[in-house]
Amino acid sequence: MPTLAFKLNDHLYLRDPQHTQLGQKIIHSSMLLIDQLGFEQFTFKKLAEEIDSTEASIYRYFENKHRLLVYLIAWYWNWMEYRMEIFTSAVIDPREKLKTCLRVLADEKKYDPTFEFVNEEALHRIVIAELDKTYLTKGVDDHNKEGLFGGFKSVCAKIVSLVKEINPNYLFAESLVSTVLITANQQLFFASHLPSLTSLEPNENRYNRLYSFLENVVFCSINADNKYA
Amino acid sequence: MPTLAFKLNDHLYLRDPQHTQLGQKIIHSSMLLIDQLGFEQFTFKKLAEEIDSTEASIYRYFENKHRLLVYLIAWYWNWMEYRMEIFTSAVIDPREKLKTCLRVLADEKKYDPTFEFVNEEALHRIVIAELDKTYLTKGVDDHNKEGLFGGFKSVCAKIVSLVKEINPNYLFAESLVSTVLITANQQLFFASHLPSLTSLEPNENRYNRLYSFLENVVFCSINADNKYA
DNA sequence: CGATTAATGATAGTAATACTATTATATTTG
DNA sequence: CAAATATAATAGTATTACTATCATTAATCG
Repeated sequence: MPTLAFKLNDHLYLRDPQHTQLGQKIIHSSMLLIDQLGFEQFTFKKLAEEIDSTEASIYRYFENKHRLLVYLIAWYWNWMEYRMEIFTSAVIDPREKLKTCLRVLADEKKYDPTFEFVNEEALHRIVIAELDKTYLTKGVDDHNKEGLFGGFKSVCAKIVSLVKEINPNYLFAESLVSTVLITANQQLFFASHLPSLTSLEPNENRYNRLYSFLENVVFCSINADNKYA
Repeated sequence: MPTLAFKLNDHLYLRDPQHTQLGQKIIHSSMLLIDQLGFEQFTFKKLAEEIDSTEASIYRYFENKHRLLVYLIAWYWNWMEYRMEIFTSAVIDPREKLKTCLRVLADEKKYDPTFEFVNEEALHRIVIAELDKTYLTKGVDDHNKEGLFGGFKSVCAKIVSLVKEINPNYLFAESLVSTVLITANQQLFFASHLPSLTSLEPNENRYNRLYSFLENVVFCSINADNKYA
C-alpha cells in the first residue's frame, strides 16, 4: 500500500524522514515522547534510546530539536488543510465551507489510517501544548524567511479568502482567522489546566462547545454591520 | 518618596525582590536582558554579570529562571488590572467600562513613573514574546494550584463580569475574554514578525487598529442574538 | 556599642544538555 | 563486486541549571 506523504518545506529537515525507516521511527516516537515529556524535557538522547539508535543519527535528520518540533507541527497544519479540502470540496456556499473548516479545526482528533506512522491524538496534544513555542523565538524572522511556517500560513490564508468572499468589507479577516486558529487549541488547553479561563467543560462535549464558540465569534464578527456599539 | 509595590503571590519568589536593592536590580535588569536575548538565551549567569552579582545570590530570590519570568508577567497583569481600575473607576456604563479595559489592554505601553525600577516597554515586549511559556509547561497544574497565574486570572474574571453584566445570556464569556487578552499581544507579535497573519500594520497606528479589532470581536459577539448564521 | 543574625559575594563542583567529530560497520546501489 | 551511503558506536566539549560551602559585609537589636 502506498503511503501518503506530505511535501513539507525542505528547510524543516536535513534528510527527509518520511522516506526512510529510521526517519519514520524518529517522527513516530518523537511524537509520543514530546507528548509524554513536554518539549523542554524531551531530548534527542532520550529519543535515541527509545528507538534504539543514537543521537548522532537523529542529528542527520534534524538540525536540532526545535526544527523537529516545527516539523511535527507543520505536518499537523498540512494535515488540517488536507482535511479541510476533503470536507469542503463538495460544498458550494462559502458560509458552509467556512463552517466546515471550523468544524475540522474544532473536532476531536482521532487516528487517521491514511498516515501510518503518525499518531494524530498525540500530535494534537503537542499542537495544543507546544504550538506557540515554534514561533516565539529570537529566530522567528529567519525561520519565517525559510518558509517553516508555511503550513499554518496556508491554512490561515485559505480561511481568510472564505471570510473575504462572505464579507469583502470586513476589516480584520487575517486577525480574526489567526486568532481563531490559535484560540481553538488554547481553549482546549485551558479546559484541561486552567478551567477558569474558558467556557468549555473539561468533558468530552468540549469539542462541540468549542465549535459553537468559534462559529459564534467568527460569524458574529463578519456579519456585523459595525453598528454594534 | 514611597515606592508603590504590588503584592504578588508568595510562591513566585523565595525572597521578595521588591524590598531590597539587589532584588530591584534583578527585576530591572532581568527585564532588559530577557527582552534583548529572549527567554531561552537568558541565564542567571548573564544576569549576575550584568548586575555585578553572582548566580548564587539570584537563586536566593528566585527558584529558577522560569519563576522569574512568571513573576515579571504576573507583575504586568497586576499593573494592567491597576490601570483598568484607575480608568474605569469614574465610568458607570458597563459597555464603556469594557471599552476602557480593551483600550488599556491595546494601548502602547509607556514608562510609568509610578514604578521606578520597571521598564514597561521592555516588559510589554516580554509579555508579547514569552507569555505563553509561563503556562505551557508540564508543571502548569502545580503552578496553578500555587496561584502563580492569579494576576492573569483576576484580569480575566473582572472583564468576564463586565461581559456578563452587559449580556447575561452570552454563553462564552470566559473563552471570549481569555481569547481577547491573549490575542491582543499575539497580534502585535504577528505585526512585527508574521505580518500575513494579522490585519494590523507594522507601524505606530497598529495600537488603534488593534483596539478596533478587539472592540469589534467583543461587542459583535456579546451583542449578537445568535441569529448570525 | 558590641554581638548576633542575615544577606551577599566568591568560589567550586555536578549532572545534564545540545551539540560536533571520528571511525567502524552495515546496507544499498550502480 | 566495488563504491557510495547510511547508520552505529564512541568520545568529547562548551554551556546550562543548578547546589554547596564558607568568608565577608551590612543590618538589627538588646
